[in-house]
Amino acid sequence: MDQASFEDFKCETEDQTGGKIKMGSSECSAALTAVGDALYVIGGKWKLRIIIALSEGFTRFNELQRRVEGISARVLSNELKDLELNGFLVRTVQVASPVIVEYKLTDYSDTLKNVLIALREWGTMHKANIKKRMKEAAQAAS
Amino acid sequence: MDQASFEDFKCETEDQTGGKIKMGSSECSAALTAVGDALYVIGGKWKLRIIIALSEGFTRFNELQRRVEGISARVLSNELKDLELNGFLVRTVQVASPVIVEYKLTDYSDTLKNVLIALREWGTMHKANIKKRMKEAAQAAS
DNA sequence: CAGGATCCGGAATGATACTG
DNA sequence: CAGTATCATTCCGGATCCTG
Repeated sequence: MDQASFEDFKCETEDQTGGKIKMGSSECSAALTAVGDALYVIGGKWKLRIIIALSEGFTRFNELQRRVEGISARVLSNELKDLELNGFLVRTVQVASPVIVEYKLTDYSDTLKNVLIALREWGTMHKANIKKRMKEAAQAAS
Repeated sequence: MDQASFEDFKCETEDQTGGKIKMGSSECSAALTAVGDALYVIGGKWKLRIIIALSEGFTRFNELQRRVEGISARVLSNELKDLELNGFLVRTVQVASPVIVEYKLTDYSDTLKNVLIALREWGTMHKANIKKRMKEAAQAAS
């Protein structure tokens, strides 16, 4: 796959004559606003991690809290509400004793698949890269 | 493309006999930690937006600040330092009058291409979806 | 178990003014 | 132009306690 450059990500659009269209201050920022929109909803420290945990089959509150390392109960609670509002998950309460609350991803959250895959791959690559850099730095210091 | 589910994103690994491997508390979270690593570096409100602005050819400080709507000079300054530390960009100073400082993406930032594309697509899709939802809500209210 | 309510400290951010 | 310094503010998030 060509990872060569951002060429196809740039915002210059070509008109019919092949010339570049000038871009004013607020034009041509399709990518910028689209990514901004995405970040607004799924950005932040926890959202995606919670979704991943849910996709791994963890549905209960405390399960999720154990799974998403470092998150507090209150924050998890807030994030879950947010995710529900945005249609990523559904909260169901089973009246029993003790009460059972389950969070389940909706079909809509499946649309995030490509984002998750891309992030996972990049994260893996980046970590390996960091390790290599640190090794080289250690070499140079010796 | 199959957007069907997260199936291939789940963490159960099959062993040679085809059985599921149990996952302890800290095992099997490859996806979770990888995405966590990614978010740690490129997460936050601004990082990716700055990178996009840079990829669109805006290289000067004030250009970038105008481009990335809502960011303050101090925050932009800090983010740029961070991005430089992480190898996403290089800062060059041309001694002239006035001084010209340019920020340019490195080759390493090209590795983010797939992430950016996925996010842009999802953001576009999501926004359209929101509009549709709001329309329907307006309908129902009438 | 699944959270809500409250208190509180520190970190992030905005605004403004200033520098080379 | 390209930032830095300082102050005020806000707000995020942890800790703790409480409820159904």
